[in-house]
Amino acid sequence: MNKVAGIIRVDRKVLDIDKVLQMGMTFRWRKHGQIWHGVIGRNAVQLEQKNEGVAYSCVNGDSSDSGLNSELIRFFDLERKYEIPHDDENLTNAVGKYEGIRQLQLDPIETLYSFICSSNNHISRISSMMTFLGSKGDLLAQIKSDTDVEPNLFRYQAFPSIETLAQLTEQELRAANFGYRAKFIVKTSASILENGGNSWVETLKSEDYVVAVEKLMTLAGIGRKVADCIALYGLNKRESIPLDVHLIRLANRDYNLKEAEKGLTPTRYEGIVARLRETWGRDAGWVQTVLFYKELQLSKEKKKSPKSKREKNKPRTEKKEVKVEVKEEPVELQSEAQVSSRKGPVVTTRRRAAQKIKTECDEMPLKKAKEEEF
DNA sequence: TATCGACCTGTTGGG
DNA sequence: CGAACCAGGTCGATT
Repeated sequence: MNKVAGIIRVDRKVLDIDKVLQMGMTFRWRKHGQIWHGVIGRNAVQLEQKNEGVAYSCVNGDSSDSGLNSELIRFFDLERKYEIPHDDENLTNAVGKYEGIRQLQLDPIETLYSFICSSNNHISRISSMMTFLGSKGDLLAQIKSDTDVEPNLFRYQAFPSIETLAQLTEQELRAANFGYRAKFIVKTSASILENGGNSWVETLKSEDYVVAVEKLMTLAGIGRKVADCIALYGLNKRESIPLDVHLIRLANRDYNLKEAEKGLTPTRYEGIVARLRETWGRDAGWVQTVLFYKELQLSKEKKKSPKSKREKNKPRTEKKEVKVEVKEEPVELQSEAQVSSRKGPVVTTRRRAAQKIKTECDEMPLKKAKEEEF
C-alpha cells in the first residue's frame, strides 16, 4: 500500500514530532492514533515516532525513497546542531527539559499564509483556517481513519498555488471564519501575483534576512512579528526572533530584560530583538522556539491546576534549579507597562526599520558550523 | 516617531 | 452570562 517507507534514526531528544507538529509552527498536520498525517511538498506523508526513530511512509508515491528521506531531514532541520551560550543556565535547563524541538524548514508560501492568519489568534483556529486554504489545493491522497469519528477521512492536499489562492474572495474567506484577515489574504495574494507569484516567494529564501523581512512587510497582514515568523520557519533565517508580549515577559523574568510588554513600537522591537540575539547567539531563532514552547507548557500547567489568589499574585516560574542570573524587578516593570500604550505598533517607516536591522546583523558573525547528530 | 482605536472570534476571569 | 488595559498583531489616521 505504502510505496515508500523508511525510518530516520533519530532520538526523541533530538526530534520530538509530537512537539514540533502541534506547537504552532505548522498547522495542517493531524494525529490519528499514533500516526501523524501531513503533506510535505507533493508528498502525502505519514509519520510515527518510535524508540528507534521516526518511521515515515509516503502514501501517494510521488517521491523516491531517498528523495523523501532527505526531504524529511531538511524539513526537521536535522542537519543542524543547535548551539547555545554555554553559560546560560536558564536556557540549558529549558533545553534539557523540553527536548526534541526543531526549527522546522517549512514551505515558504504555506508559512506566509499561516502567519498572516496567526495575528491575534490561537493555534486551533489558525489550524482550521489553514485547513480551509489547503482544501483548495490538489488532492494527493486520502485515507480513512479509525479513530477520527467526524470526517472519518483525512485528505492530504498540496498547498494551493498563488494563482489558486488569488481566486478566493473576501466574502468566501469571511464565511470560512477568517475574520478581518480575509482582506489580508485577498490583498496579499494579489500582490504576490503581481510580484511574480510562487517564484517570488521562493527567492526570498536566498535574500538576506533583513531584505527578506523588508519585502515580506510590504504585503498586507504582515507586520514585523509575522515577518519574523515567516523568515524563521519558512525562509530558514536563524537570526529571526518573532517578538511578542510572551517573549518579552519571559525575557523580563529570566533575562532581566526590563522592557514593557506593551507599546511595542518598531524602534523598540529592533532594540529588544538585537539584545536577545546577543544573549542567545547565532541560533537565537531556535532558542526563541524552545523558550516559547516552555511558556506554552507552563501556561497549560497553570490552567490545569486551579490557582489560589495567593498564587496569582506570585507568578510561579517552576524554578527549582532554574537560576535567574539577574534579579527581577516586577514592580518597576509594571509601572512602565502602565505608562506605555495598550496596543498597536505602527509601521510607517519600514525602510528605516529595516536599515536598523541590517546594522545589527552586520555585527553578528554567522559562522557555518555543521554537525551530524543522528 | 509614537500613540490610539478598530478589527473577527474564541476563551476566560469576574460579578 | 457578558464584558475584557483578553488573545502569539496589523493597519490607518493622527500628532
